[in-house]
Amino acid sequence: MSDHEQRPLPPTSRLSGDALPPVEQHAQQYETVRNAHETELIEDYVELIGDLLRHRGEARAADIASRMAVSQATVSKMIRRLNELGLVTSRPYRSLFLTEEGQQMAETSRERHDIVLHFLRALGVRDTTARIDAEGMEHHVSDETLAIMQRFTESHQP
Amino acid sequence: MSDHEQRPLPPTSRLSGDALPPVEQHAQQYETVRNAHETELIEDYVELIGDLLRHRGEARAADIASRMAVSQATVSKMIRRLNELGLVTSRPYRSLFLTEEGQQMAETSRERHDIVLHFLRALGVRDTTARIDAEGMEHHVSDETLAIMQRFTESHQP
DNA sequence: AATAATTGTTAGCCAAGGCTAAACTATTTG
DNA sequence: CAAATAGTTTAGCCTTGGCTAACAATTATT
Repeated sequence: MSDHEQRPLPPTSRLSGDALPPVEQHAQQYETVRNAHETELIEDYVELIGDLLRHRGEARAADIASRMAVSQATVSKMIRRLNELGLVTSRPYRSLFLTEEGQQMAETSRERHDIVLHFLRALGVRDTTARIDAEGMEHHVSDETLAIMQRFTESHQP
Repeated sequence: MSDHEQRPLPPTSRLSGDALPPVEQHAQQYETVRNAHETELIEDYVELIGDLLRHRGEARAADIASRMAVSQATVSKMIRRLNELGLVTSRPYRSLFLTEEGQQMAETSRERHDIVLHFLRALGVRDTTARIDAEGMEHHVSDETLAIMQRFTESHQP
């Protein structure tokens, strides 16, 4: 069974990109992303509920469903979770409300979101794109980067 | 059953943040994020395999497991998926390789990744942080934004 | 007031992405 | 070369976050 099959290239025949980070660091990068994913959806719900309360005065499950493009059953299930987590209070056929903790989370999320959104616009990204990108990016931007984005935005305003 | 319970605030008592986008647009933002999540992991694997091949000459399941901080069983299962998707070729107890399609994906991913990483560094973010943020952000940056980031980085280099 | 429409919940299904434990294969070493 | 070690796979379990369908409650309409 000789081995003249597909074979790996020599270590760096095609140089490009950065070197591989040390294993532990690399692992931590992926771990951070995985952790972010766990809280991401929760935060999106809470943030949206906060926004609806702020702008509309109430937050109904149906609104959430249509704004998230998700079935009402999914929203209903999610609300149960948010309830268990102590983030919202809900009574059937009534608007949702945020608990103290929920409000806190909503506010933090909104701040992050706004910073990223304004930063992207300041960078020159079109509004629609900026909104989409911000929605995806907001959960993956560290406080350090966030601070830098904020400073950048401030110093690039008319 | 009168209703002097917790009640919504009037529409905009506490002004802040941006207005709510129209429903369809809002829905699209969330949908985009959900779609990104589906491909994200796949791309991460493919990208990592590509990096390992490039830098090490081979990509073994064990390396992936330790670099992703995930069990080997998880990697094994994932490899089966990548196989079914026609992205990698694998033979038991041998290094993985990327198919044409896999190579393409790896390259695209790496490019995106690099652009984001270099952009963050150009912005002034510390290397370790930049790496973590880039890992999370890369899948959520549109082509439009990516192009802007690239231009920015270029014009901010010594 | 009766009916229709909207809104919300529940049950039950599915796929993805983790995990551990056990079995098997390959490689290294005594 | 036999035994130990390292690498890989499989089986089976769990949680999340989607879905549809059926039903229940509320609100709106005629």
